[in-house]
Amino acid sequence: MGLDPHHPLRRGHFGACIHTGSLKRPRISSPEKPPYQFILVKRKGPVYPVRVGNTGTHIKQSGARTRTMRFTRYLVPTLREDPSDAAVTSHRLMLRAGLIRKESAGMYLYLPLGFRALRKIIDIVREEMERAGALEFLMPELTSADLWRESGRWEAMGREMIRIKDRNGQEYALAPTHEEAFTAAVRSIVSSYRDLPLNAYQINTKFRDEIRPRYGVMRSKEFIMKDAYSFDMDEEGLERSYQAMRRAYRNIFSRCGIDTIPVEADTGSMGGSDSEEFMVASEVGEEVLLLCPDCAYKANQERAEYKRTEPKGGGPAEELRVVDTPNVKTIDELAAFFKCGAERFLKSLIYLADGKPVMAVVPGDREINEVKLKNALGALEVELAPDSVVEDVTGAPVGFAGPVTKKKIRAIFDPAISNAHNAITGANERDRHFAGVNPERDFQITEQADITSAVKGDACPRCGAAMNERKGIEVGHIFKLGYKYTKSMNLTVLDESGKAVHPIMGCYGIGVNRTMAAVIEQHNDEKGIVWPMTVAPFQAHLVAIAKTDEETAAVDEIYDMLSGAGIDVLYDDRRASAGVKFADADLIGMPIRVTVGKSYFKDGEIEVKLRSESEAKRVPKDEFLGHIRGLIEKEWGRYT
RNA sequence: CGGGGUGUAGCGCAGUCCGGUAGCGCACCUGGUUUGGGACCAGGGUGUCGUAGGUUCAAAUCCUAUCACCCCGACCA
Repeated sequence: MGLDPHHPLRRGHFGACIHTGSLKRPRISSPEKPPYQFILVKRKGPVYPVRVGNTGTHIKQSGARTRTMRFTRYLVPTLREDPSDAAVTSHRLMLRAGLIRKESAGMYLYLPLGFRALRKIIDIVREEMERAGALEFLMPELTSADLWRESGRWEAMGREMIRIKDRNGQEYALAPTHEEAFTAAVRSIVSSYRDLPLNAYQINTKFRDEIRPRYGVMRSKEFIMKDAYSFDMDEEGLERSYQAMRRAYRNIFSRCGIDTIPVEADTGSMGGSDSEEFMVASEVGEEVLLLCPDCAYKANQERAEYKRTEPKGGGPAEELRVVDTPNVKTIDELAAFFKCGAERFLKSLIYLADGKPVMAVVPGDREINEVKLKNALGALEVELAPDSVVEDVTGAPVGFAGPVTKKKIRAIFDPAISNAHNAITGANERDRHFAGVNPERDFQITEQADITSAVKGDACPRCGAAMNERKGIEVGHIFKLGYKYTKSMNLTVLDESGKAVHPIMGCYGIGVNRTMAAVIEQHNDEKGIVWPMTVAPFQAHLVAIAKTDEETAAVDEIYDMLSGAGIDVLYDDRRASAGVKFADADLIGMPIRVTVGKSYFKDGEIEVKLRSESEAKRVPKDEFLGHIRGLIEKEWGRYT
């Protein structure tokens, strides 16, 4: 059906194009229609949470149209200026585009537009989890202290866990994670090996009393997390569950349109063996990653290994001698005093490992990696010892500690120390250092472990190439938990022989809000957000540039046509100038922009533009729907 | 918790040094003219100047205390 340019504005002009009954619906835009229509509808039934569309399809089969997707009925409080407290791109754009507002530090509310995007991400997560065979639960947020006491974490979690009491003095935690809750639930439900393997997950709020919330929803006190827990009979089963999650995570992030870098990670206080974090490379990332350019090695700095290349120094071994070093304490001061490089010094720091003093000895140009140190010592907590303890165990003020000592203190050495030659170190005496220090002769390497951080340029532990450093945002983390919870909380099932055995667990998390922020970090330009089709709040944004009631009615019909065809469309029907509308459309960033203005009223051509491209295309009305559908398919296909 | 900074209208800010009873831009409301990249005219202030004390004839401004928020650091399943 071709457009008759002489009568483009006649009502019913699109009749042949419009799906079921779209013309019979009342127009809420008519001045005599009160705006409360949609409010009544909303109050009738559950409106939260709402599934968008049919699972697995991205163009709805029938037009479940509502009249609330008009700007004049919707709520898109865009900000023309940058909020002063937003330091990073995603935070700034989320506020400006009217997706979120701050409730207080570390707590954000989602406005309708922002919640739609969040829901799109949640839907993708849910689909991929279900596809991987996981079962969705919903756990309480308020968890009793007894649950945490069983695993020993009521004490171990520290102040990060928010604790409250009810009127009877019963203690609870606002759950920061749900290992205990799921273990207890499975314990009471499952009793046979026939019920395993089981992967139980939920998409729910988590509470953590972050020391410093920052970067908007990137690090907040309250956030939505998808957390999953797998229970298997043995390690082979766990490996299968783990690999299934590994695949699911890759699918989830690629469908959300973000490039992630999977890296080897520390398993943290959870214990366990294999662990992989999904990182989004970003300047505002809070994690440091070491990436090998030549092989596949990628690791979080907390864990990254590196080859020690420092050669054993040349020349004959010098005599051990004492040097007066008045007030020379720091490595920089020492390097200046001795006129040599920082690597010549044996940096010796006193830590408290679960309260007991330990001397950690590393090359002077290296940073101690406290995560590695903690793991090497088998400690739950390590912290730098206070000055008083340092003086106590070394017999000297801070700055003069060294491994050459008769004092009895546990000492742990980085492997590079065994290559030290004629080194310089504190003499455990005020204002004195030893020079000509050599291992084995002057001190014994009693314990050796990798306790320093790899940095840019260090040799890859696999292939030896110089590694690169990047900052990353952690959006997902999977790891093998082992038996920690099933044993401490005594979860057992009967095996084939009727014997009670502890299942082995895995744990898999995705920060949903953080993923949304990461999407925006990767998809924006100077004008605003550029949503990937898969997570965009709406698929299309219809901009009306109409002057008369007739023209307005004609644009309304385009809206009817789109929404009637099952396309998620946000309709800017405001009486505002074109510039304002275009600027807002760019800011909130729906993937397809449809402009109906003079080119339509004059030539019957609808203007279609991708947010990610600068050129618009004029499409005749009879090709319009097909064109839009094609664009949606094409854009959707980019992220699957 | 340490260091730095900021709290004045929905947002961005000036006014604080030197006390005199609150202002600018945008947004918002009313009427009109406009309408293809953040229009214009006319009218409208929507504010316990973060909070509580104190000094003073008089406090956004000076003093004291306190709270909140932001940045850097320490910390972080």
